[in-house]
Amino acid sequence: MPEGALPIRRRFTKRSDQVVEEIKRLIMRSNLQPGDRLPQERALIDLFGVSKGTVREALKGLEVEGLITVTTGPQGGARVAKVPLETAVRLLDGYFFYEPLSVDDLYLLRRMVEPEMAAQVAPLLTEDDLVALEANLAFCEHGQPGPDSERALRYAELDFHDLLAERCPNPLLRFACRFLNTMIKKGFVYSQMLDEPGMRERIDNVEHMAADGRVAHREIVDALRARDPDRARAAMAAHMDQAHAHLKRMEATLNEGFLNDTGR
Amino acid sequence: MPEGALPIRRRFTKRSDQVVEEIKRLIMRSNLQPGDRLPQERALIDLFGVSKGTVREALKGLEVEGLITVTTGPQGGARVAKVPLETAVRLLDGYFFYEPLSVDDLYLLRRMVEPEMAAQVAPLLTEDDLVALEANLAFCEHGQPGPDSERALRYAELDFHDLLAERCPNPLLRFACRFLNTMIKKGFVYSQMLDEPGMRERIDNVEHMAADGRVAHREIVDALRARDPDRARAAMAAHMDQAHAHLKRMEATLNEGFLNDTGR
DNA sequence: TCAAACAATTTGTAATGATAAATAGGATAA
DNA sequence: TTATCCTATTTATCATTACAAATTGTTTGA
Repeated sequence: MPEGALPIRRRFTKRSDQVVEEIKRLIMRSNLQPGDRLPQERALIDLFGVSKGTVREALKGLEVEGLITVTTGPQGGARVAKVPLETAVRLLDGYFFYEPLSVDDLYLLRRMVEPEMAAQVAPLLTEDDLVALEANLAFCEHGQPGPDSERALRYAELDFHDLLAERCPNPLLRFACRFLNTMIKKGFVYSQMLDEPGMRERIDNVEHMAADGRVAHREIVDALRARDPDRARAAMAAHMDQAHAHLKRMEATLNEGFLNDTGR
Repeated sequence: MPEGALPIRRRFTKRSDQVVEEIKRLIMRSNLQPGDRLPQERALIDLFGVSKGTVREALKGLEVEGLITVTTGPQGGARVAKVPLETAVRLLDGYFFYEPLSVDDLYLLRRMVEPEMAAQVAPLLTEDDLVALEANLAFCEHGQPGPDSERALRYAELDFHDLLAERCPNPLLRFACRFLNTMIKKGFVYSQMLDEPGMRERIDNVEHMAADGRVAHREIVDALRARDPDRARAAMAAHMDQAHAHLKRMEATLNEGFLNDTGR
């Protein structure tokens, strides 16, 4: 058995980490639900017999993980929370900081999950959902490429996909789609592609991609309105292939500056 | 009285969170690489003009995110770290605590990523890799279902997939595979399926699944040894469909007790 | 030479207390 | 009635000091 090769470091556990584990156990034992209060700071100090600073470090750790929220004021204190998707995305984001992703890397996954997601939501969308999609489409179609609205349009195009993913019944698929959307969005944020005037060719590329995207989104909405999963899947697959080809041609440096997002 | 609604407060930013952002910026500005030292505690206190507790909270947050490690002693202190995959998995795990995953949910994704992963690694595996796979296979084939070795066998079967994923050149695909493997593994850990004697039928199911798994793994290794991506993809796809069917029949409660993993 | 003891460095924990800030809910005034 | 202010509660931050614990490097001793 490959037993050795264990890092000898960290053979002791910090007090604050022990407290973190204790609190997690407490949450499980008491079967606390999101919104339920934890004992207050003072009580935790007495309960675990540790100092104020240690408790605060532990709470900070849990807060960063998204497992609790801490508020001031009456009825304040630490509460169990359902980890927000944004937090999960941010945490996962850190993992890919020193593990840069290419357009190919991202779209290999996106090509898998988005068509399936589209097919799954097709029978589930409400009229309100479809209206929201139409509104998004209208915004993308009539938006003028102005000074700073270029970025807003790129964002809106990805919001289209977020709107769909939001309705996906499979939590894993939903998360995967939204995470990938975020990563692509960040690619646009930190790429200089949209900022500097750049070459004529590059602008044409963006314009071309946007035009194709609008047509594709239209076809997807049509398929969804027809409640046709297979058609939606096919339309989304074609859209992904096209977007992949466009982005690959530009190959913006997609993985930079994750550290700037202030999270929540 | 926001009933059930999560507190959306936090319209102010805490000092410790500001310090977290400052340190992240510092890492970027200075272009620090994994292993590089951050200023020590005392220096950070002076640099940002905050108290010791606040700095320690900030460092704790970064530590939980996996972005730094902190050690005592000379040459100790905070160092930039590459987020370990295990940490990323653990953090993402928390997100799915109140968002339980079914066998169907997991295998929808697994069915997508594993075959593609197998195809990608087919041309890349070294002889050592293949030897490791053979060893794993031998362990699974000759292992006797003993008192506690039942779980060990289940683990080993998933290790087979981890061995492959480890060689995947696409970081995103690699992470997805390993995350899913971990989630499945946790399903076994906390399910009572393997602990209690249970019904004869249930044991037969497990035995049947294991037998099918061994055959499937053998076919996959053969395809990999032949350096045949398409054959590997097909073999893995068949394996996934079969495993899915088996597990669905058992439908162990897969999402419980995530809080028990002590992380690192 | 080699191992054990020691010293220096740096974070970890503790204890205590004071002030600031945010919130909910009640009291007050227009 | 409505808007505003007040106040109690509770966390957030700050400050300071002391000692404990882990690690590394050095010195000593056999």
